Amino acid sequence: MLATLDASPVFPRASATRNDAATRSPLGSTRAYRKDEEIFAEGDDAEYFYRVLSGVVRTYKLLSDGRRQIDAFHLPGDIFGAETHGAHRFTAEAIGDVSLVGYRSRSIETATLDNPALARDILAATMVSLARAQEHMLLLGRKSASEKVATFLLGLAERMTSGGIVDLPMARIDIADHLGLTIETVSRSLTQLERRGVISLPANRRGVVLKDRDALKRLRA
Amino acid sequence: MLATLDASPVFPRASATRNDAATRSPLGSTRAYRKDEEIFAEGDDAEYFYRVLSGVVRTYKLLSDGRRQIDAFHLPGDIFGAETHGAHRFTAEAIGDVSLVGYRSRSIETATLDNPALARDILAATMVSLARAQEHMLLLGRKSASEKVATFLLGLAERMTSGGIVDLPMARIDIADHLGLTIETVSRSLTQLERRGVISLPANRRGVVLKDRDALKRLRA
DNA sequence: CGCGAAATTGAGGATACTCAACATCCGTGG
DNA sequence: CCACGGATGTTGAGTATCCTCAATTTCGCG
Repeated sequence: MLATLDASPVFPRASATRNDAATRSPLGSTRAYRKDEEIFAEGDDAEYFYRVLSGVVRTYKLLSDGRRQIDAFHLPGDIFGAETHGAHRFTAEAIGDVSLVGYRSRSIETATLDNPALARDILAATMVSLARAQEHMLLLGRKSASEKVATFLLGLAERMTSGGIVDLPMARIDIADHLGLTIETVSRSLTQLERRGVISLPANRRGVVLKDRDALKRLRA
Repeated sequence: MLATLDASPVFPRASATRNDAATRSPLGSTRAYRKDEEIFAEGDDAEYFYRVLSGVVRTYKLLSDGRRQIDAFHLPGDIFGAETHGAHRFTAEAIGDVSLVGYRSRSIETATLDNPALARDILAATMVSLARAQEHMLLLGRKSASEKVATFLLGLAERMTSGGIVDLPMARIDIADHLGLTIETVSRSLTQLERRGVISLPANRRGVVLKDRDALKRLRA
């Protein structure tokens, strides 16, 4: 899906832009963020939207008592934070070190008039987000803990495509808040999958080896 | 939000179109659907997207064993079923009798070039859907049963705006499959809210009287 | 090597589910 | 107009899943 954006002449400098310092181009500026640094907060004026160059971003909403729901993890190539009206509707933070290109939100409105290709790309990116959100609602509303974890691992594997080994850049608490579980349940589900021989957890705990992808797919429901 | 679409010159005949028979205009054709009639199924080629004139539509996904997640109810004025690529990602059905305007999906792609106003409206509608989906993920992942029901009632009241009385056009099973609960839990939560004096359930069971909206807002979390 | 953070494991408990019985509603037909 | 019957909704009892609280282990980093 996002290959469209990668290949698009709309973001000419995006992929080519240097990563180590803020650089500018007519359309976007690159900036680096440190681990756990806030990119924008829910309610902030939506001056920019972003494209991930490297690293992973989490976007989430909070309830007043602190309960958190991470609606998505954004991997390199993903677009997030685009709004047509006013304010951001969730908070965005860097997981580990991250490099982003920021584009002015204003350009969304003007783009429909004078930059149809950009408009089309933003619409496509928004529809990808919506499709993922719908799939995730099915997970949150109707899947068991182990089904949630299996789905999560497979989804991440598809998007990261690094062979049979999946890197988990985020902490257990992030996974839990994404899947509507607690860290303990995530941990138990992973252990259970390992005992069934479906995955293997390196001592590292930052990665997962998918030993039996077909079994995982069956467990995904 | 959708006032934009209502007021838009892009859909000139939409509001004016007769409701009782299929009529055509250059941009959309109106059609009526009976209770529980399927509008399109998940996987169907996305030839049309729709705007609700009257009635309520449910869109949902199924797991292989029949578990269902209703991602949204679509009320008059709402747009649903817009896809940039190929197939519909969920099934849509009429709840009770419904009247819809269908627009060719093809127009989405061409619109970015020759109908910027339409492109803008579709993007806005998609972003409204995404915003609702994100809010709903917070509900599904992190709210208790009674918080879910309170949130649902308030949300419906906001969108239907019929004073203190909210019509529930959908059955308990639909509410349950939307909130990630069972019908029994929905029923118990409603009874509980009634016992607390926050709402009142007419013998009808097709409506709810919001007696203490502030209390409901507090229960929403 | 030792400390703090993160993850795992365990025991017990709460929330929501399952299964079941009962009540109510509503359309149908006598 | 009322009685019947299926569908829908409510209520209850018991249970399973996941959560909470707590202890322990492991990891990452000085």
